[in-house]
Amino acid sequence: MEPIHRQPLAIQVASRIRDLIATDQFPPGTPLKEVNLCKQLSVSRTPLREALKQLIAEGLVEQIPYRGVVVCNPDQASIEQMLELLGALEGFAGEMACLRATPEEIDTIRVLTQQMHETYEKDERLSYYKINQSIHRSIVEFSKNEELIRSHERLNSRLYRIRFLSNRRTDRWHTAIEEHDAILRNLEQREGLKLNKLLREHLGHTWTKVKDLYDS
Amino acid sequence: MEPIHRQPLAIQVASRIRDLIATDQFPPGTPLKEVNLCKQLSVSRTPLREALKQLIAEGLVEQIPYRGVVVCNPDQASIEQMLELLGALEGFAGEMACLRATPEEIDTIRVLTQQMHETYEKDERLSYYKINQSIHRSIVEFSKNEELIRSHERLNSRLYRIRFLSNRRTDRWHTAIEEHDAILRNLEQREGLKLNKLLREHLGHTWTKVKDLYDS
DNA sequence: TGACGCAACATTGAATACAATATACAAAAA
DNA sequence: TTTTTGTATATTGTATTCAATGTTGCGTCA
Repeated sequence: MEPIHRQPLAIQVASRIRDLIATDQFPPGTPLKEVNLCKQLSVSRTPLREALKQLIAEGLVEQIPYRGVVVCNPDQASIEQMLELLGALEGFAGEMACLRATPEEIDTIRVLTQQMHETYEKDERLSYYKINQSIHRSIVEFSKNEELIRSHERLNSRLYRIRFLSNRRTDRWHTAIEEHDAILRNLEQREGLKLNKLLREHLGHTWTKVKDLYDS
Repeated sequence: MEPIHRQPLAIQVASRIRDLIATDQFPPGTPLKEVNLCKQLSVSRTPLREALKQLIAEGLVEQIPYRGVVVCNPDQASIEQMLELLGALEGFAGEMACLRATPEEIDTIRVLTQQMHETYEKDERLSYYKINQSIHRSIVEFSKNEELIRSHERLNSRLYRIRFLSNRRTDRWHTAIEEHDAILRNLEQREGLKLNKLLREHLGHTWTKVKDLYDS
């Protein structure tokens, strides 16, 4: 029977704050003052502090001794490096997925890619963004490497906000769609090396979008 | 001027425990009881608990609610996956290093590889192990991607103990040395793709060593 | 007027106290 | 004898308190 799993407060608090940062309710630079947050979340300082320690370890926030914790505001160079690493992770995941994904799993990618086309036609940006995320997450999942999945998840969550912002630019939508078609094709044909390269380039293009966003 | 950076107790405690785990003084399965550790480290429970939260986030220990924290004992499958990911990270790092490493940096790899030969001749296993680690760490460093360096560092520290144990088998020493020569050669000639492949295979061989260790 | 020093305040760091939960063991009932 | 159940104990989870440190602003003195 499915066990009931309780989560310590610290864990719950951590994921709540994570969401608040991802959704830009705590934009970069926001100081996370302990007493304030305690009141807002109705917990005492101890579990809150433990939660913050986790977020620090994840690189989502940074701590300056005796001066508190603030939401990280990664500079262009950091973002570029994070995206570069994300590309490497996804590329490798794709390569492994070519070896390990079941036909059924590849089907789900096919369906998602189709849905992506539809949201593109209808100009539904939010849906597009979410489906895009799903596809990438699924590919990583199909690598069947838990460690890789976790690493990707952590890094991706740190980039969630950035990628969301860059999604507002529509000038690269079309090519992105084409790239996704190519990704699907290579996955279907189990062309691991090509898929690896494709995914890395795909993320590289994301960086150019983000860069434009910063420069403008 | 270089700022003086103080470290909160929790940080210090975390790295101490990390060392204790890496050096096998806290072997897998060891329950980390809070009050015991408090006495041994002469700190109170609060900073200790914050430290443990970090280690949990790093995947070095695991927590079961109301039942404490124990040192992780990864099974064969997990180790294989971790090594696979480590190979991907190092491979990618090598590829980037081919683009970004300065000639002086490549020189340091050359020196280290030479030293590795010497320790091999003299049968100095511990030195061999440490130099091997240095080489791999350096290559990752020369990728000039901070995020990649951190990810590698975290994952590598979790595998430190395992790799140390597998180092006791000498039957693959010679081929490992040859592989390192090849790694150096390809780095010198900036053959990114080949180096990537080499490093991944190199780590793959580590896995076969570890596997033998477990099976025997 | 400007710089320095001191003091009050705000905020984090650490320790302790209290509550909730799990485990182990013993006693009682089937 | 075996199973169950209650209780004692150990351990973690949470809240609160106290200490250390950084910051701000005002007042004084050159």
